[in-house]
Amino acid sequence: MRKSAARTGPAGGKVTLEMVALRSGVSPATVSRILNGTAVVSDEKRAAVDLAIAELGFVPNPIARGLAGGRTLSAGVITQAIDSPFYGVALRGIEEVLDKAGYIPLFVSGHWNADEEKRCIEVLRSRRVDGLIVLTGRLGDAELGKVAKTLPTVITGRVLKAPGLYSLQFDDFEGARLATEHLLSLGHRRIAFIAGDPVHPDANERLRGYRSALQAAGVRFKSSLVLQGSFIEESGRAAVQRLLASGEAFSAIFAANDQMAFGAALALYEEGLRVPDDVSVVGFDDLAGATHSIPPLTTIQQSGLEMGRLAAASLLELLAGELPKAQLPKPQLIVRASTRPIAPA
Amino acid sequence: MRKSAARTGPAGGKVTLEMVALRSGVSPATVSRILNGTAVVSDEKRAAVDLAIAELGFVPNPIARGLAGGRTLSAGVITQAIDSPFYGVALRGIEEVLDKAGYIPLFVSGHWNADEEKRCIEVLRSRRVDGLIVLTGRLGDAELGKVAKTLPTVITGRVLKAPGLYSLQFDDFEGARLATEHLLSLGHRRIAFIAGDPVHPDANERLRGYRSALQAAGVRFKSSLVLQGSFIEESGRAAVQRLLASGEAFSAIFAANDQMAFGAALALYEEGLRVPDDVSVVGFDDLAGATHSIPPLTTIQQSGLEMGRLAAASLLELLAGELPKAQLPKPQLIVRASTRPIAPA
DNA sequence: TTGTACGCGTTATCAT
DNA sequence: ATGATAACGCGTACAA
Repeated sequence: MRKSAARTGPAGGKVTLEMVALRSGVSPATVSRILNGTAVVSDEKRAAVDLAIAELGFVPNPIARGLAGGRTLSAGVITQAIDSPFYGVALRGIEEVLDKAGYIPLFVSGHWNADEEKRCIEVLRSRRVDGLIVLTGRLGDAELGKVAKTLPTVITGRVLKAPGLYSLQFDDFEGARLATEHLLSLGHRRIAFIAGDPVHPDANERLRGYRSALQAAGVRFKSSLVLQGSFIEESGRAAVQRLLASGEAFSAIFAANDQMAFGAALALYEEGLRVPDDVSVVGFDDLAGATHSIPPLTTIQQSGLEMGRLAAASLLELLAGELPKAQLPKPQLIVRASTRPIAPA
Repeated sequence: MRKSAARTGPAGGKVTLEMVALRSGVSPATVSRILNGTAVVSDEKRAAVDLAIAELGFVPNPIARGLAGGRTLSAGVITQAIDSPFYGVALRGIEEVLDKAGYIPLFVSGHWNADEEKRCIEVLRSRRVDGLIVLTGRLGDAELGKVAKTLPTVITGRVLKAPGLYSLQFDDFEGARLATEHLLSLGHRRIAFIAGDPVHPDANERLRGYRSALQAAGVRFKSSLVLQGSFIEESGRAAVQRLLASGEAFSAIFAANDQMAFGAALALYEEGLRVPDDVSVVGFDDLAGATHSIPPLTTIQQSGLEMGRLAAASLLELLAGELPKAQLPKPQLIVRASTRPIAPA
């Protein structure tokens, strides 16, 4: 009769640590020690326990672990929209790395709203996450520093040094410089820039990079070639419509992200202008869609996947008491079919 | 000294139910009852407890709740890739509805692999989720039925009746019929079809819809016009390249999803063919990118957002012991710029 | 090296 | 209606 306890596999409900202890003839404490490597255990006992675990199909209960040990093996991840084409890839990287380490990510969306982000943090805190990853986010630096005091945190999209906090940032300036330089090298001189929402630090950095490249090439900056966008397709489309209406001459467009570049290309298409024959277009991000857009988009690659992976790995290091030192890879120019040498005037 | 316990706000660490009980002069049990509405409590005590909760900034600990009560107020969500353009939107819908109900979703990715899905389920089970949402998925019906026996489950992408299980499905057949009919109504007769991976039930339904519409219009089905794809951009591109190489005449393409339609449009572009002037193209899904593709894609809308919302709402009903009755909205034809009447031969 | 006993913050089962 | 008290499953001082 007792043998029925051997009913194995995850299908049979709740196998507890205590049951493993009983079956292997040791104390629950020892089983716990083996599970966590908390102390040295004799080889025989270890073998017996391992066997029992296998036979019973025991799986530790993270909930109980969380209550007892304070660790939940879960990490909170604050993204802005779970279906964002850029951050979505980052989530995949996070999931991949965290999962390998036995951690589970808790994804919550802040919707580009500081108050919502605060709420997210409270929710995550109440779920007793071991650490936190914030993708960009609107929360102030000070606020974030406070959070990190009690919750190991990795933040992307800004530089910020504080105890318990590690930040990861792309070189937006360099990326924008690269993109602009590419257009300049193709002979373009009248290069329009579609800027992102200035509340994002990234947006300003990219504008800086654009200006810097122009200056280095001796091309005068014209503010009439800078259009305000908001990082979404429609804003890129509207920007180009305004540009066209203004009568300002231009032979190329650099959009501060791919989504706006798509919108810009559409606006050109709608006006009968061809990319790259009439106008060259460069984006920023290298979204999945950039490969198969028409034409395939020349852009600056900043790997969201790698960002996610590194953020997760850094958090894991933070949790292990180590000091992360990962750096995001340098931005790279990906030349596709949306740019070409300027046509002779 | 004791007064320092009144340090309020979420910032001050762990305020426990017991502390609330102490401060309001009742037993922990009563506090719990008030919190959960488990029993009737006198108005005075209730008031006292409410006050204490507010003063202390008490927030119940879901971990402890999970251990004690068996409910974790969390729901597992198995998606295939967290960054999928279609399912991503569904995740947003799920998050939105679940969050409002105080539930938190645990997103895990099965990567279109039955074994991984099984592992996902085990992970989620060990996390003691209260319910499960499976977006499509590769797991067998029988397997899923077994899971649902012990874990309330909502599944999308197939019809399946079982205790504890609710399924939500799009009318793929009707959607495909609509798309094909649209092309037929524009005068197209040689309509190529780029099929999806046949392991997906959706793929076959869409093929059926295509055939059905042809038949209804008296157009003979030609297997040489059916190309095998795999639901990703590149497969659509390759399909069109094969079609072009085959020399088979066609004036329109219906792709079983938007991603393949994008790839198809790219292949046409690369061969110097214009959409819709030379070839009309219709997709399926109405992804976010369809609005700003070049040209904007005519497609069948199946709202991922609504799917997510309804799946979450249905799960909540299941958890409440009710019988869900939600139905997915009918697929709708969205006419954009990638289709036009056939040019006179 | 190993076991005992307690605590983590709630809910549930008894009594009263 | 309310209050003790025992779980829930595990980690961890502390003792041995």
